[in-house]
Amino acid sequence: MQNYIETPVIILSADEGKLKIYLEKKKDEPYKGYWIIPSKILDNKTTLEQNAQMVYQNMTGLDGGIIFQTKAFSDLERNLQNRMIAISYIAITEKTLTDMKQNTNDKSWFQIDELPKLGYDHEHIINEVTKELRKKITTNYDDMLLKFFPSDFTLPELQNFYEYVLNKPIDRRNFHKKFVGQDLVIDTGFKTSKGSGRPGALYRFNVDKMKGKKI
Amino acid sequence: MQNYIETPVIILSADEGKLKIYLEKKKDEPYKGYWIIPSKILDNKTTLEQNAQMVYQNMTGLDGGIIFQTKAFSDLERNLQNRMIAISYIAITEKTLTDMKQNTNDKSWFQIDELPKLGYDHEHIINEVTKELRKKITTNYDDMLLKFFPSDFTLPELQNFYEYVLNKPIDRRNFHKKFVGQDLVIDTGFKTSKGSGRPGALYRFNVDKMKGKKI
DNA sequence: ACAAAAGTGTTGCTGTTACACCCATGG
DNA sequence: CCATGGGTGTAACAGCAACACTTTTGT
Repeated sequence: MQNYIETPVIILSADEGKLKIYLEKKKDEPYKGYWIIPSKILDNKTTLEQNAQMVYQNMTGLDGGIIFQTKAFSDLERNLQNRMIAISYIAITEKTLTDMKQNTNDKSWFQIDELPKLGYDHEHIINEVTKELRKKITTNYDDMLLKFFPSDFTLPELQNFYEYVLNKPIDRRNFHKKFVGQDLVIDTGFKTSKGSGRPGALYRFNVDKMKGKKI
Repeated sequence: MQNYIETPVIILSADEGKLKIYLEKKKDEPYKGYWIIPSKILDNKTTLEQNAQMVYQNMTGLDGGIIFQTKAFSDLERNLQNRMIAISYIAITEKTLTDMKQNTNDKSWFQIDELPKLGYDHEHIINEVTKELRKKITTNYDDMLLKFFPSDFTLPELQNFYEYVLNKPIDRRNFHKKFVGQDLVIDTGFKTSKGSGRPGALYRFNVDKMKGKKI
């Protein structure tokens, strides 16, 4: 009557307004050489949250990630060796791709719509969890969106992310007016300097004004 | 390294605009005589959803309840005999209190803010899950609101429920205008006949118009 | 000077809020 | 006929959608 439980942690980041996920390459059979969501089996002296934190710590080398519990997966065929229940977590990190340069042979960031070949049912898990994520962002506005954008983002960057979450195009000018006009963001005084065209102002959220807002 | 898993099912209903929960009384030790959320331990040939359905079936005698997975609970002290992980589910039924007359000695409906003495950590679970519920309803998560009000409700009744979910008072007249004016509800032609005062019209949701609406 | 990308203005529509007043029923 | 509770009206305001134009950079 007992079951194995694991806590896969979907590590996400909004980089240039695109949602990215941090995966590891499996070193042994089964699924050797496939990419997988980092995970760890739960023992009976550890809570789910602690277990998820350990996965995050082990993968990124960072303590105290912000993690949220999401869906549980219990299909009988999801692991052929043991009956394995997955209780998945989301961890959000800040623009990790460029800042941490953590891409190595066996750990790498992938754009969420350009996933590599994944082991087990992990592609299914990612799809389900990111579907959940969209819903969560639209409710937990402050709790989640702000974690993706702690500071120093441009409005076009934020807009890209919104368009991904809402899955529809947004008028650039109205978007700008909404956030600046309603004082939802604060100009940091700095500018981006990437590429051609006029540089964008770098903003951070006006946390108080964002409280209770719906995206 | 293995753990017991159970699936408590929080059976809910909006009766007269008040949120109610269906609980059972525990017949044996520990917590004999306390009220508890119906639950069942998972074996390793059953999915979580199937297990939750069985709990619902067993408690109500009805098949095919609408159930949603919510939070998992893993504190070490939540069950003192075995390490027990709870993966909780919400089931929504229609005005069950009056229709099903299912109140007996060991099964009963309770108003969510007038709970009896609960066993284990079940009060904590109910509090956490109903907190989740509010968030889920406000995003129209899988059209949850419509599950609570399949048909033949009055607007004051719906308003009560809204006020509970949003946790703030709403102007009666604006509420009425919003739903009737935007054709979010359809008048069934019937009236209530309870109590004093002018009888209210009975409505059902205009499902198409409600699609994607945020409450 | 030209392309590329960011910032600003105007107008109308839709939905919300804040109010006061009228209608249908039971005692 | 009056208390109780449901239904209707109106006016001001905020936020959103749909538009065209201007400014700042790199080449």
